[in-house]
Amino acid sequence: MSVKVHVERLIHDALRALAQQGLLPEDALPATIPVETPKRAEHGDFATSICLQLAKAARKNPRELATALSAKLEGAEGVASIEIAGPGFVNVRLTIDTWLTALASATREGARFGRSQAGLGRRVLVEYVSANPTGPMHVGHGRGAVIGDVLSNLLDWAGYRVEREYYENDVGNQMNKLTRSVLFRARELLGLETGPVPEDCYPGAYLIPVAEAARAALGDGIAHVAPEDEPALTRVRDFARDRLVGEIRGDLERLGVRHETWFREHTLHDSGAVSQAAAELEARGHVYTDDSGKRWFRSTDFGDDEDRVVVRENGVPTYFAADIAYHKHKMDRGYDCAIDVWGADHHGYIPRVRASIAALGYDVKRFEVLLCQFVTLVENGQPVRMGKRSGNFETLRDLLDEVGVDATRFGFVMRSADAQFEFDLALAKSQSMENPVYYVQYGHARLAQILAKAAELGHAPPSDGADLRAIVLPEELGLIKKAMEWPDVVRAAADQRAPHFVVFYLQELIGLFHGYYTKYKATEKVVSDDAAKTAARLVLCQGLKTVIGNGLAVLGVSAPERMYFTE
RNA sequence: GCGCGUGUAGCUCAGAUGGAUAGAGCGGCGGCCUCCGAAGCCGUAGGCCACAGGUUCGAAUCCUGUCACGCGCACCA
Repeated sequence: MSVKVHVERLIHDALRALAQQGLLPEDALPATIPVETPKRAEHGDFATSICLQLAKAARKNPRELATALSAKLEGAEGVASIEIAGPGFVNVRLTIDTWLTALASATREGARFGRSQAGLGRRVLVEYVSANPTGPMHVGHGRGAVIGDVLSNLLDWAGYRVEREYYENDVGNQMNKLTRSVLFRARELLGLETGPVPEDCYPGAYLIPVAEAARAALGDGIAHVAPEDEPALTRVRDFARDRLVGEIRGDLERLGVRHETWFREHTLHDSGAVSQAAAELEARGHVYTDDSGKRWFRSTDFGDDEDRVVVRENGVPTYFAADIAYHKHKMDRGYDCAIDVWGADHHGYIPRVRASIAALGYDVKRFEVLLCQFVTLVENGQPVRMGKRSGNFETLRDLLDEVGVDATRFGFVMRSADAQFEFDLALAKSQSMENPVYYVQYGHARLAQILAKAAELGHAPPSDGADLRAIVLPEELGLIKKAMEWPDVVRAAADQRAPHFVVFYLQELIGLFHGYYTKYKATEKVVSDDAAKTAARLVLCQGLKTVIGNGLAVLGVSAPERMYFTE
């Protein structure tokens, strides 16, 4: 249990006791007590404004409530002092021993420190990336991939059972377009085409090697496939799809992103799930047919702006029909929550999907969408276009080549998902502390080197039962308190679907450490002649390294033991 | 036109459930190495939190309206 959660419980219990005494109405107690870590140290280790909030319901003066609450908290486990401040804040200060004990226990937990059971093992499906298999991944996909991946890590840490899924849109016009494009490139390779790429084909040069491979695998005959030769078209289409999906997988692997399941849209068609879902929607009375024979889902009954076509005039289901089936499938698989990570350009699609889930009788609260706004690549303030001659998309691969995995991942989660922001290539490329990812990694390396140096001199952090009371400097206590927030950061970031919390937290924590280090490196070094101080400080360093390392692990960014750069 | 998102320091952005004197990084300016990593640190300047109303003990945060920017408004996926 984190220190903060401990305090939350103390306050909660105290309030319940007050309620039993009749000082407040029982039903006025909120499920979660607002407890914050004050910005100002004078306000204690923790502060709550609960008395201000309960005052009205209790028909009491907030300070009067605060007085009653503080009387209950006085002497509670770990509490050093309580004070009432301002209009009725209650500030809680804990004993130093409480903090030292927490540090010792965190250091023991090591790579598991920060994990909790808060999610109670509830099952969550996170679907992310889901780029169409018609070309390479671009930068926008990369952001969604990293955000989805880090969110999944956070949920896992917070005690949820997480599955990561990729939805392959391997059906529809785009696949036909892809097929046409590959066939065109194949003819081009054989000299049968010399003109520009037709309008109804993808222009990207990345399809030339695909066509070459297709020729090698399927023979030169593919240059002569007739538009109505379905079996041949299917062979080409499947080949191109597999090839492009393979490239996407390769890019994701390089980015450190892995999905447990790759869900293919066509399986929904093959199994009849699409028509089944449409039929069920119809059976429930939410579908009507118009004069031309189109079938419409009356999504307006569930909050959508307009009704949506589910089956076209020619009997072919729309993409949306498949998506209804897909989300129904997710619901039927029994997840407590299904989170879709989408690009912001798809936001208009949310109401209809939500409507379909509601219309099929599921609780819409089980469906969530995390939107990712676009990233603008800039270099020294100037917008960048990364695509080579091949086209105007900016590929993820180019970015990875340019700045590496760590800076790419860190850069994509350092801002809130629903804010557009500028990704500065020059900054991400620079191997300096101006680069936030290096700043954090450098801190980890510095801690590692201190511990290594200590080991060299024969000091190891005491593994158990160490007396940490040699830790007395205010900066050291501040570091402990900050480091002990890590489990709360994980929970908050998971609950709020806000991976960027982790980045900000790590920057703050390591910033405190750099300050501490510089201030005392001449006077109060970690490794000194004082055995008690040395031992205690090594535990502190070990604990900090653990937290930074765990944070970087959640982000999927490497945590180097050393970072010497040549020159 | 309608919907969603955004508007906070010169720049890029944080500010969870409304709370105490609005934060960080970069950039400016001024300082700190007889060093466990100066690739670091400290100090300082810089704000009508887009604008106008409202809600209440209290609003950057919630509500309404206005303006600006981005995205979307398919029988494409």
